[in-house]
Amino acid sequence: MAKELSKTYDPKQTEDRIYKHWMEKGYFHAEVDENKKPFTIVIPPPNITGQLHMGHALDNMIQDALIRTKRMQGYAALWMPGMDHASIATEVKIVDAMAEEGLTKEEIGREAFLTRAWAWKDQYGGRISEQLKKLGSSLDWERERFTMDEGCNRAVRVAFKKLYDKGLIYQGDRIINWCPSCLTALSDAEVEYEERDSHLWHIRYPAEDGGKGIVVATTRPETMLGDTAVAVNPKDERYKDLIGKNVILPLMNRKIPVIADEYVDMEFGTGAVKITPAHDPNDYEVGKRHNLPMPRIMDDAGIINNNGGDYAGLDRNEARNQIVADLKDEGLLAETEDHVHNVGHCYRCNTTIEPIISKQWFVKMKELAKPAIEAVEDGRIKFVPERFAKIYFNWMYNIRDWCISRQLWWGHRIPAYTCNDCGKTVVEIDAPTACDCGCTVFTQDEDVLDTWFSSGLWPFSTLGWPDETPELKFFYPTDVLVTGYDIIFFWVARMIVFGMEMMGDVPFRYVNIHGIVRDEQGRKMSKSLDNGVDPLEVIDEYGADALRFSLAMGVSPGNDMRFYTKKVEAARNFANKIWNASRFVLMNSDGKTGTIDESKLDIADKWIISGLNTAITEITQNMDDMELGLATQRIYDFTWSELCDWYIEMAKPRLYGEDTQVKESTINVLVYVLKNTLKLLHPFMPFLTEEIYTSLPGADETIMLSSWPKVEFAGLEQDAKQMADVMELIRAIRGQRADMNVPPSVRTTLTILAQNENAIKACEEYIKKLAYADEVVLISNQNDIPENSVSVVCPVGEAFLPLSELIDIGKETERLQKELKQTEQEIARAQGKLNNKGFTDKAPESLVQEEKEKLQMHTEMKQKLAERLEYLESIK
RNA sequence: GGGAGCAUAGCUCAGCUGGGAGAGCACCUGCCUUACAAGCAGGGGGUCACAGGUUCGAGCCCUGUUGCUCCCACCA
Repeated sequence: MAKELSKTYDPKQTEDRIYKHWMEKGYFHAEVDENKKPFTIVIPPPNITGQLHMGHALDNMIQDALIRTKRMQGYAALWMPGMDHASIATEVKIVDAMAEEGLTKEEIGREAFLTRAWAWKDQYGGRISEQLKKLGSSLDWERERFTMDEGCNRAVRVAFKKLYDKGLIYQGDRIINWCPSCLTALSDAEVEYEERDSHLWHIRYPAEDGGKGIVVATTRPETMLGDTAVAVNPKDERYKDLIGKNVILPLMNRKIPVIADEYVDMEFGTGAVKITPAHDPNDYEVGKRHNLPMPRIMDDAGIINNNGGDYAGLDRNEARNQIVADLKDEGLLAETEDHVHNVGHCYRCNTTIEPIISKQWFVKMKELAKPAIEAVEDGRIKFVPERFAKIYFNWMYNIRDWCISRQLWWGHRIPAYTCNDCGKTVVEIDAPTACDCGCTVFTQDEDVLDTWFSSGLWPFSTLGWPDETPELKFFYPTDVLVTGYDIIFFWVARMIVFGMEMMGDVPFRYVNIHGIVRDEQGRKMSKSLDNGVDPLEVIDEYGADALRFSLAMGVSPGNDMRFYTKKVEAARNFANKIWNASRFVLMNSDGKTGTIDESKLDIADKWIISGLNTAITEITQNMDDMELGLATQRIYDFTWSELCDWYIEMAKPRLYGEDTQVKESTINVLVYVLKNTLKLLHPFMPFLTEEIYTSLPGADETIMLSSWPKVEFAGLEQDAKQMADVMELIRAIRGQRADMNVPPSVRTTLTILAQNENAIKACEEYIKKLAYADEVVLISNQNDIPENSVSVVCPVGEAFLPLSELIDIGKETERLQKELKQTEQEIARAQGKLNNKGFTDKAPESLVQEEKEKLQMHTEMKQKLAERLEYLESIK
C-alpha cells in the first residue's frame, strides 16, 4: 500500500518509528527454524545496541550490514545482542555501583555474574533500557541479559573444570604482572609498555674480603633489597675470578654469591646483573636455575615490607629515591647514566606494574594453541584483511601460559574449593557438599577469572553450551566475527582456542578486522583526553542511518579512520537526497509497482537499468569481499549522479507529457530502479530504506525480507552507450553556456550536425530539457550551420549555439584552437601507443581496439574543428 | 631487536588482481529550473614522499632511502 512520505526528512522520527515497528514485529529475536534457513537471523537494533562509544558503533554497523546483505544472498549469520566485554573503565564504575548498592563480596560471589553482565547493567543496560522506554518498547533488556549471563556463568565453570581435568589449568607460584593499585594479577596482554626517560644506576657491590667487588647496572635500584645474587656471563674474562665468591649487598649488608649464567649480556651495562628473583621475571628464572632464595620485599600495594630492612614501610618510589641517596652517601653509586626504559603499565589504571612472585591460576596455552593455529593456517578461519592473520600467528606461535586469576571482587569466581578440614582442593562445576575426609565445609577460591576467559567462551556459551541446545546446533559456527584489531589477542585468539577445544570446531569462518575510530585530530578516543564522541548524540542530531553510512563510506578495511562531523553531515545530506528522490517517485507513482515491459523501454530507461545492473554486480562483489568502503561509495555515486542527477531529470518530460503509455513505462522504471537502489543501500541505512521501501506500491512487508537485487534485462549496453554519448554532448553544451554566462532561463535553438543521428533523435527531448534548448534542429550538411554560432564538438555530433550577439570571433577562434591542440595531443598519444609494437603485440586485444577507436574518434573531431576554424577565418 | 601500516588535490581519505588520477569537505562562477538550497549547473586545484629496477605500459609489482604511526619482544 503506497503511503506518502513527509515533506521533510526527519531521521529521528523515521528511525524511532521503524525501530518500534521492528520491535513489535519481533524481528529482533533469533529463531531456530530449519525450514526458514537461511533466512532466520537476529536483527539488531542498530541505533541502540552496544553503541557505548564509536568503536562499538562501528562493530555493530559492520556486523549488521554484512548480515543484511549476506542473509539476502542466502547465508545464515548470527548477530548476538550484547556481544561485548567489559571495558576497564566500566569495571571500575561497576565497583562503585556495587558499593552503592551495598553488595558484599560474598553476595557478588554468590550471584557470580559475568563481568560483562554487570557492565551491561551499569552502562549499556541503563542506557539501552532508557532508550527502549523512550521508544515505547516492552522488551526488558536488563532482565534478558541477566538470564543469558546466568547461563553463561555455568558455561564458564564447565569450561574451567574441563581444562582442569585435562591438566591444562594449574595453580602455581610464578612471577606475574601485579598492579599495586588495582591489587590484582594481570595477564601479559593486559600490560602496556611505554618508553620512559630514566636512569641506569651503576652500583658497587664490595667483595666479601674487602676487595673492589663488582659494579652492577640496574634501572630499578629499589629491588636490590631483594637481591640474592649477582650474575655474570661465564665467558666474561673480567669477572672470572669473582665467580663463586661472595659480595656484600650494600645497605642490607648481606652476603650474596656471584654466579655465572648465560642469560647475562656482556655488552650491556657493566656486564654484571643483580638478581632479584621475586621481582623480575628473568631473575626469577635465574633464581630457579641456581636455587636462590626468593624473598619478596614489597607487599601487594607496592610498599616495602619487613624484608626490606630500614626501608620497610616506604612506597616503592620513595624507596628508590632513598636508596639512591644512601648509596651516594656511602660512595657506592659508581655512575648514573641516562637511560630510556620500557616500563609496563596497567592497562586499566595506568599504574606502573610490578612483577611479583605470587600464587595464581594459569592455562597452559601451547597445546591449546595448536588447533587454533591450524584452523587459520588451513583457511577454515580467514582474516579479512588477510594481513591480520600474521599478527595472530605471531602471538600464537610465541604464546605463553595465560594467567587467568584476578584478585578483583567482581567477575566469575574460580570454581575451586578447599576443604576446611583436610585442605584438599577440588575443582567442581557446582559447589561440593562432601569431602573424602568426611568434612562438609569448603571454602571457594576468592579469586575471579580474567574477563576474557568468559568472553572467549562467548560464541557457544551464549547459545546454551554445554547443553546441546537447538540454537547451538543451528548457529555454531557463525559466519563472521567483526572487531577491531586492538582485541585480536584479547578476544579473537581466545575464542578460537576455546572453540576448538570445547566445540571441536571453529567458532566463525571469517574474522573481519576493522580500524579504530579516531577523533578529528587523529587521536585515539580516550577517557583521559575526554575526546570521545558519543554515538547517541550524533544519532540524535543526524540519525543512525547517517552515522552508519559515514562510518562505512570511503573507508578501507583495517585502516583507522577519523570521525568527522562533516562526514556525518554529508551522509545525512545523502539520506535527505534519497528521501526527496523517493518523494518524487511516489508523487508520480500512481500505484505502479515497478513491473517492466521490456518492449517499451526507451534509450534513457535502458541506460539507467544498465547502470543499475553494473552497480548491482559491483556492490554485490564488494559486499562479498567485505569491502564496505567501496560498496558505499558506489551506492552513493549511482544514487546521486546516475539516478538523481540524470535519470530523474530525464524522466520529467515523459512524466509530464501526454502519452500515457510512455508515462506508465517511465514510472515503472523509476519504481523498479528505486526499489533496487534501496535494497543496495539497506545494509547501511536500514531505517530510511525500510521507511521508503514499505511506502512504495506493491512492496513487501519489510525490505529486510526482500530479496537482494539481481541483474535483470540483458542487451542494454549498446543503447546505454549511445545515451552516455549524448550525455557527453549535453555536458559540453552546458559547459559552453556556463563559460559564456548564459543563465539556464535563456533557452536557445540548438542546431546539431550529428555523427550518430539515431542517438540524437532518440534523445531529442532529453537534450532539450537538459541542455536548455527550446528547439533541436538536426542538420546533415555543413552549409546548414547557422551563422554566428558557437560550436561544441563531441564524438556523437557537433552542436551549434546561435548566440551571435554574444560571440567574439577572436575569442571563439582562440578557444577552438585550444581544443584542436588538445585533440591533436590525444591523437598523438593514441598513435604513439599503436605504433609501439610492444603494445600492439602484448596488450590485451580489447585495449588495442579501444585505442584504435579513440584514434578514429579524435581524428574525426580534429577534422570538424579544423573546418570550423576555417569557417570563422572566412567570416572575419 | 622483530613485524605491520601509512606517505595521492588546501583538509580528511578512496583507488580491488598494473592499461589515460577520484570522492567528500573547502574554494571560485552562475542559478530559488514545480523531489531536494541538506539543492542544481559549471570550474580551478595533484612530478601519486624520494631514488633506482621490472614491463610495451607503474599510484599499484621489486629493491633501497627518508619521514610518521602502531603492534610485538624479559636486555638488567
